[in-house]
Amino acid sequence: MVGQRTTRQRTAITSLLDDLDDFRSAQQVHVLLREKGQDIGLATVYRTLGAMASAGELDTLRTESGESLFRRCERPDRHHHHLVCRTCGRTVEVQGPNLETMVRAIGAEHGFVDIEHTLELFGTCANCATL
Amino acid sequence: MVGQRTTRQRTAITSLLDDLDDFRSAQQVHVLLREKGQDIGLATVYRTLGAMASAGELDTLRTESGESLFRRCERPDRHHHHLVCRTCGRTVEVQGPNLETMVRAIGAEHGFVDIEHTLELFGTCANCATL
DNA sequence: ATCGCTAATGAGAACTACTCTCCCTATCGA
DNA sequence: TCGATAGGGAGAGTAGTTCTCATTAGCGAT
Repeated sequence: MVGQRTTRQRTAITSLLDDLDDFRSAQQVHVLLREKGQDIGLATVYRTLGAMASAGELDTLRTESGESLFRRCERPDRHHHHLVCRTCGRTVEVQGPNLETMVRAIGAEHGFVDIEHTLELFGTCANCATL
Repeated sequence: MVGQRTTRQRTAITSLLDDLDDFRSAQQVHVLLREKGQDIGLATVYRTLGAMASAGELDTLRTESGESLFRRCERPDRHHHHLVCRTCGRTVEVQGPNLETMVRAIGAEHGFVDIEHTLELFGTCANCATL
C-alpha cells in the first residue's frame, strides 16, 4: 500500500502496471492511461510511480538518456538486477550470487564503506538474435 | 583528436581535465575554468566533453540525479568500472576479475547474446567516513 | 603575411524530464 | 453524513542539457 487512500488514479496506475511486463517511463504510463480513457495528471503519475518505487513495489532503471523506467517488481523481497533485450525490451530479473559480496569486497579493499551499486545488463534475447 | 581545430577552449578544457583526478560535471568544469580566468561558454564545455567522451578519451557516468560526470580515462584500453565517493567524488577504477565472465554467463543462461553491462559503485571513502 | 573557407564558439532560447505550489476534490473513519 | 485531510490537477518552476544562429578564429593555400 503506497499511501492511505485508494483513489481512482492509483487503482488505474497499479492495474495498468499489472498488465505490462516491460519497463515503461512515467510519460508512457501517462499516455497509456489516457488511451484507456483514464485522464490522469502527469504529476500524479510521477508521484504515484515514485512512491511505489520507494515502497519497493516497482523496479526502476535509467536509460542512457536519463529517463527513469518503471516495472512491476517480480521479487520485491531481494536485491536483483535486470537483463534487458535491447531489441524487444524483454526483461529477466537476475541475481549474481557472488556479486553482492564481490561488490562489498571491492569497496572494503579501497577503504570505502556503505557501498551501493547499480548494475544493468543489456543484450539481445534468443528470439531477437535469430531474426 | 576530437575535432579538426585546436582552439583556446579545447586546450583549456583538456589541460584542466589532465589536472583533475575525479569525476566532474560539465557545470563544475565550466566554473573551474572561469575561476582560472578562462571564460568559456557552457555550451562549448558540453560540446567538448561530449565529443571527447564519444571519442573514448573520457570516462562518463551518471549520478542518481541524472547528471553526467566526466573524467580523464586512466586505462582507455580495457573495460573497467568506478568506485566513487558520494561525498568528495574521489574515484577508484576497479575491475571485477570474475565480473566480466559472470556477466557473460548470466546472459548465456537466459539465451541472451552480445551482452553489455553498466556497473557503478558508490560509497563513502575512508576519509569522508571519519569526518 | 594574408586570404578565405568553414569549424568552432557564445549567448540565450528551447527542450526534456521531473518536481513543486496551491487550491480544490474526494476518501474514509467517526 | 460529515468533515479532517490525503490526494489530485493545472501549470509554473527547476536542473541539466542541447539547439540556433550570428560571429569569431584556426589553418591550409596562396
